[in-house]
Amino acid sequence: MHELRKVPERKSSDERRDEIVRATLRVVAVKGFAGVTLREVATEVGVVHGLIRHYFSTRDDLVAAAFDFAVTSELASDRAMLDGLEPVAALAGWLASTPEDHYRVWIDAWSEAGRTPALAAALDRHHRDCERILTTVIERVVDAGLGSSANPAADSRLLTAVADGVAVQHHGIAAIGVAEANDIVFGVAERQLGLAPGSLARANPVPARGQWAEGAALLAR
Amino acid sequence: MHELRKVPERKSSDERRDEIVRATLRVVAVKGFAGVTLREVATEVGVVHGLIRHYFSTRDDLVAAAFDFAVTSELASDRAMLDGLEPVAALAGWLASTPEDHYRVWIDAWSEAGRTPALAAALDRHHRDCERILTTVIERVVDAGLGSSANPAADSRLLTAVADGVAVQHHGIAAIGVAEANDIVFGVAERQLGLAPGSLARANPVPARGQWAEGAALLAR
DNA sequence: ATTCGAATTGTCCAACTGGACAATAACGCT
DNA sequence: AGCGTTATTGTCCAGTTGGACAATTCGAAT
Repeated sequence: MHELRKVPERKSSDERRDEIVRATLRVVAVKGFAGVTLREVATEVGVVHGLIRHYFSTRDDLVAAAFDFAVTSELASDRAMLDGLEPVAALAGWLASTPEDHYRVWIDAWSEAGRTPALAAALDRHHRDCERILTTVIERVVDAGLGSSANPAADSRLLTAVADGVAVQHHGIAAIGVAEANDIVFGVAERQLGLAPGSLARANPVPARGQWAEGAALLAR
Repeated sequence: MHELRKVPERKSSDERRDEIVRATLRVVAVKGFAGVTLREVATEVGVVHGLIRHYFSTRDDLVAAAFDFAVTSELASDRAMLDGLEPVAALAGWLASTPEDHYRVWIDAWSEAGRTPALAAALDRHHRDCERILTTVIERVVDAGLGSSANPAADSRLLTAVADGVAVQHHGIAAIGVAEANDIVFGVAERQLGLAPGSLARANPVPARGQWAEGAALLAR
């Protein structure tokens, strides 16, 4: 019965762990955090569900690790992008960077955080990361004399809220398109930081809609 | 064995249906839409899970009906409140009205909408309702000569986004308190509509934090 | 070559799920 | 009083879930 064996494709611990986390994110993208199942993740990886438990002692551990990985890698690539841009372009790039798959994860996390303490902790941490990044970008704009802010941290918090709310209208509900979404966020930012109307749209390094599709696919893969 | 019978507490169809929907909302508040179980709802009501199926042919029907009921009754009571207020007070009241239990339902709905078409439809419908209500409130402020708006519908969309984003920071993540949440939303609205700074906070008919606890409890009951 | 630890499998389990359904009990109508 | 409707119950089912665990199989160090 067991004469014909399937080769086990044995991999190193780190490789396999990574593979599992990425597979989990693919499941999350379709079914949400609450819909993550050990068996489905295992099938996605091509292993038995018992193996998942070898790497993550608990289902919640797996879910939290997946969210952490998604945001950590997202923010790392964002930071790299911002470093190579002029202050105003960086501001526009940050405020406009809202690829679909990424934001679905965030919206799901907001929803699940109330029931999963580990997720809530990671969410809190990464949210503050986002606010700090935007604060730095604002300070760069101010330091370059291109805009003004009485309180960069407060303005960062404000603009983060606007960006999140707009993302909900764009991704969660299909109430607005990407162009309108950018219009709103850019408009508030320009008024708040004393930038010329339209300057952010002109400086936006992500002009064409759909350009981020590759980035999203990269994360999903 | 069946000698001692429990009285079945028979109720009219409408009463029972209502009871089930409210019980479902209580479950949603704790476990989210994805966590709604026929058996748990039945236990909450005090009946057998087969009875739920007598009223709702499918689990998804039940969930969609629950969301629809929650938002419909919420908006009805909000409309009633707004009608009794001065324009600026109505604006402040609408922008500040973010009781916890209500927003948890919204955040959950944003997350679930991608997987439940019925929810997505209801969400879209009620979102537009919210925008229309705020548009009307803005027009009242403008008509009374207390503020200005070049495009009330666009401003409504903008302020709705801000309110949602702030609600996420307040309820989803515990990043800010209710005072700070109101500060942000009021600030943007005052700047956007040309109101004097602080005028919305002064006009806010919901001054004390926690005042809405009763309202939330009313909905949950 | 042998040993040892880790990766991987297959199988088991108790709990829970949504749904189907026949049986019962109360109600309203005539 | 009789009757039909319907609210309500209890029970069944097949499927899925997270977790536990012993049994293998490989790789690397000795």
